[in-house]
Amino acid sequence: MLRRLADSGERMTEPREIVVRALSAETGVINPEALSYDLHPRGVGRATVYRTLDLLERYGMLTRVHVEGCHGYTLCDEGHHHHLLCSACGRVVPVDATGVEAEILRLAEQLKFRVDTHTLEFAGLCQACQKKTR
Amino acid sequence: MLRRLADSGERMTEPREIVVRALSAETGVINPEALSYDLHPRGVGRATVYRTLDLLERYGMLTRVHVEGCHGYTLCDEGHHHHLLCSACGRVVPVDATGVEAEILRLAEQLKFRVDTHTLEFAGLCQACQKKTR
DNA sequence: ATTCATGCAAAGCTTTTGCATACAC
DNA sequence: GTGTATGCAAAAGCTTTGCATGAAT
Repeated sequence: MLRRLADSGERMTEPREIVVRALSAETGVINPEALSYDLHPRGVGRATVYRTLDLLERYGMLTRVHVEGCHGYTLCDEGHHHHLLCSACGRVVPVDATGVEAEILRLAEQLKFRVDTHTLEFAGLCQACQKKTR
Repeated sequence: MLRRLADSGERMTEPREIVVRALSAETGVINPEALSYDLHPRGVGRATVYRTLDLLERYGMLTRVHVEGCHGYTLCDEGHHHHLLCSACGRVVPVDATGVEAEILRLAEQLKFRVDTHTLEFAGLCQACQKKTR
């Protein structure tokens, strides 16, 4: 992740490194405000956190998610995929949804709508949390 | 829409009626702040607009959409469906979702993830705007 | 008569911006 | 040395809330 930034010609600053390392440790949805709060004692300003998240999103390493108050990000390193968000443990499970997408594109074509981007997210319970609840 | 509110036992107040009528005239994404601004001269307060949108969403007559700054609603009167949002004219085109739905269920079952809700939106150009651009 | 919705203004929360300083290249 | 990123604080958005008033049932 750091390497990718460097390779893209971005400056490798300490704050950026701190942010990226904190993100890597995260398994669930990333809340910018909470992250700022966590990183502030380490000398990283709020604005820098927001700016870095923005940067990573532009490079496609992060995606915005819209569940739970509409203000989060999640890691997004592999190819194109979507996310299952567990509402109990907060975990984010990447999922290949090509079947769903194909269906959509078929519909769009039928309606002569040119689809540029799309958003597809699921919320529910992961396998582990289903067991706990039962 | 008004009838549905009344049938649900909600009070039929003038501000609510004004909001609902304004919504019906809308073909695109509804921006709460802009709507408040429009309706303020007619004596409807900001808070009432937000509260009414919230109310309508709870009854499923409105859905939140997440494109363009992540803060909008769109009309949602028919059965279950999704939306194609035209980024040029702002129009919202509903799309029947039964095929997509089946795909989603299949996927969830395969992953043993219990899907409670999902978000699926598309942004692009509607047929009319594609022609204009060309 | 009661209860619920309203408008206003203020507060809350999240995100962005201006600017001088410090750091990476 | 130059140009960009940073931290801070302030500003800007958007949404919610407290409260007294007014309207609907």
